[in-house]
Order: sequence, then structure tokens, then C-alpha cells
Amino acid sequence: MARPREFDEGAVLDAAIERFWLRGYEATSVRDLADEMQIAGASLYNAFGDKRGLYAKALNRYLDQTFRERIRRIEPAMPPREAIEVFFKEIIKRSLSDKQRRGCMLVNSAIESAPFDPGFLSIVAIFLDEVEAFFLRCVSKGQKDGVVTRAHSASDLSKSLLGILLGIRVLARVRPERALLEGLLRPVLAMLDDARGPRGSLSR
Amino acid sequence: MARPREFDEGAVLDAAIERFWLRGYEATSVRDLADEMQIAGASLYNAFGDKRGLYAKALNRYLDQTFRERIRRIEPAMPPREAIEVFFKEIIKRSLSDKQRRGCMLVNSAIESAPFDPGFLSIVAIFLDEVEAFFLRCVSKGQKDGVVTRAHSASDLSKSLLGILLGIRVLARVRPERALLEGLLRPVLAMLDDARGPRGSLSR
DNA sequence: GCCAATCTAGATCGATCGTTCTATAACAAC
DNA sequence: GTTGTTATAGAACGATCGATCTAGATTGGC
Repeated sequence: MARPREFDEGAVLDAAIERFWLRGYEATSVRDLADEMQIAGASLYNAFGDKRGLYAKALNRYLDQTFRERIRRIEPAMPPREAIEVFFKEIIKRSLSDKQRRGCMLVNSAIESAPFDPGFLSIVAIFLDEVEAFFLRCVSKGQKDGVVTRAHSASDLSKSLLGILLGIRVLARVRPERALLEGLLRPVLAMLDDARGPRGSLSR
Repeated sequence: MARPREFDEGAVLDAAIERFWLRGYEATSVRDLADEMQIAGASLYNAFGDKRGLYAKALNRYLDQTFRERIRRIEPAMPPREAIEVFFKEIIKRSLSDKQRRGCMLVNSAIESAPFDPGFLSIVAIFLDEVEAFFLRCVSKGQKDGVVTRAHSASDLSKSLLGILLGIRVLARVRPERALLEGLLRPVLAMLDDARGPRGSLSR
């Protein structure tokens, strides 16, 4: 029994993601956001509380729409060793086609906004756990299937993959070059293979 | 024939590094900086031009005092395979003892301030090349000595090492945990070893 | 048709931003 | 000691920050 919203929350959140992703939290003003979202400042505050609340919602939506979507789509669709490879190759492809050098909003948040905001830090830390868990499932399954090396624990390997993922996304923001990102990935994927030789790699 | 500086440029730059490293470029105000540097705002502008110029000088000094110092010290002092290992272990040690979670000012700059400032971007990009070149020298020498695998090109391996380095430094800011960073490193170091078995690793 | 509730746009708030100005202090050269 | 030059401290500048207020518009319930 009141006046309804004139905007679609998902659409304006996508616009907010765009600004925050490109410029970060501090360098994006509420006026920038309201312009990009095509709503008035008062509507922004009415709907999302404050700049902080908007950022948290935008970050969560970003994670859902990019990483979580990717994991949900890839993991059940192919064997674990391939899932890891496709996961990384999709991310490199996106990094190379990112003409604005936005990089990765997760990494940007982890570096810029999370360290001094417990709410942001929690979102980032929890999600890093999710990615590590995804890698861990893939590596463990791959080891059981005999397509991933047992020379290292699944725990260590999944941590290495997490580290490489973050490194790729840093480079995506500052040196998004095909030779760099694809060259970087080759030894890492081979690291998963048994010393007796790879089995199940898409790259052969 | 004029009034001399009352402050030591290196000392006040160290103070500026401290603030910028912890909070980043945007979230650090000139008043924060002047307080930490214990000089007046006018002296800051007189000596460094503007906030941007101060940041550039602070970042370059940081790179000199941490990374470049480490490379200069380690590279001539030990065989290449050990140099890589010691390099990473020092960085993990520093990451774990960083109670303020400052992470790495290079990575923080790459993510937060470099993408929209050509001057900062140049400093970061040039330095990433330096680190990659260090890894490339170590890997190439190690391959010639037979202590690093020839299964991948020195170019690819050094790119992987660069990626892992950046990943470690992202995690240092948000999840500085020993089990994570040390676990992450093990498969990466083993990646350098020949499939026939490691030779020259410090970890055995 | 009126009420209560929630939306909208735009003006406006005090605070803080990066930067500059004013006035004075400390040196070297002569 | 005077002069020229640069450094100092602190006030001050206009601009912009995140956030709120004012006023009016739009709905459902009665």
C-alpha cells in the first residue's frame, strides 16, 4: 500500500557493479553511482541504506553472476581435470577481452576495500573458501580417477590453484597480454599431471 | 643561499610509504600523510609537488627497499634453484609477520592506483618486468645446470612464478595463514623440478 | 476521495578533500 | 646588516564527499 519502485533492483545493481568494478570503492562517488544507475541519490539511499551496503550487495551479485555461475556450470558438465582447465581458460579469455582493464572485482575488493571493513572482508574470505573448495573437489576426484598426480596432497594443489587464479587476475588489470597469461598457465596445468605423463589434459 | 630542509627526505618518505601501503592511495588524505610524516602540508607540497608525486616517490622507494634489495642480495649468493626458493620463503615469512595485513604495496598499487594513472602504471609494469626477468635468469641458469626441469620453457616457468608471487601477495592481505601460503608453495617449487626427481631443492 | 506509506527529484547539510595563500623564519652571499 | 631565496606553520580556498531534508508524486486500503 505504497508507491512502488520505479527501477529494477537487478539492473541498477549491475550498473553499480560496473562503476565499483572499474574504479574501486573509494574512487567511486555516490553521485557517479546514481548517474550510472539512473536513479536519484535519495532512491539509492532508500533502497540500499548507504554506499557500504550498496557495495556489499553489488559484490555479492558479481560473485554470483561470474564465479559461482561458472563453477555451477562447469563442475557437473565434465571430468574434474577438464573442469579446472576450462575454468582457468574461461577466466583468461575474459581477462584478455576486458578492454577497460577492470580486472577482477573479487581481487580488487580483497586488496582495496576488504582489509578495513569486516563486512567486505567476510564476503571475500568466504568466497575464497568456496573457490578453494571447488578446486579441492576437482583435484580429489581427479586423484581418485587417476588423472591428477598424487605427488602432492589435494589440499596443497588446490591452494596452488587458488594462488594462481588470484595472480592471473592481478595481471589482468595491469598486463592483460595473451602470451603472459597463457604461458603462465601451461606449467600450472602440467603440475596437475602425474610425473609419468599427463592423462586427460585437453591441451594434447 | 636559502633556508635548509628541516626533515630527512628518506625518513618522511618511509612514513608516507607506511600510510599508502596500509590504506592505499585514495583512502589516504594529505592530512593523514602530513601527520605521519611530521611535516606541515605546505612542506609536503614544496618537497614533492602533489599527492601523486609523493605516491610515485614512495612506491619507487618501497620497490627499491624490498624487492630490488631482495633480488640483489639473493641472486648472487646462491644457486638459481635455491634463489627462487629463498625468494618465495622470505616473502611468505614477511606476509605472515605482517600484523597490519598491509599485503604488498606493489600489488596494492597494481590493483588500486595504477589502472587510471599512466605514471603509476608505468612504475608497476616496469617492475613486474624486472621480477619476471629475475625469475627468467634463475630458471634459465637452473635449466643449464640441470637442476630445473626442461619440460617447460624458461619463459613459461618464469611467468608462472610471477603469477604465483602476485597470488601469494593477494592472499597475504586477506588470508595471511601459514598453512595456506606454505601449502600453496610446495607444488609450485616441485613444478620446477625434473619429472625424474628433484635435484637441488632445499626442502629435502 | 482521503489516509497512510513509500517512492521520487533536487536542494542542502556539515565534513573533508587536495591544494594554495599569508606571513614569518632561517640560511648564504655580499 | 642587508638582501635574496627557500622552508616553515597554519589559515584558508573552492570543490566534492557521503548523507539527509524538503516537497511532491504514486500507489493500496478504506
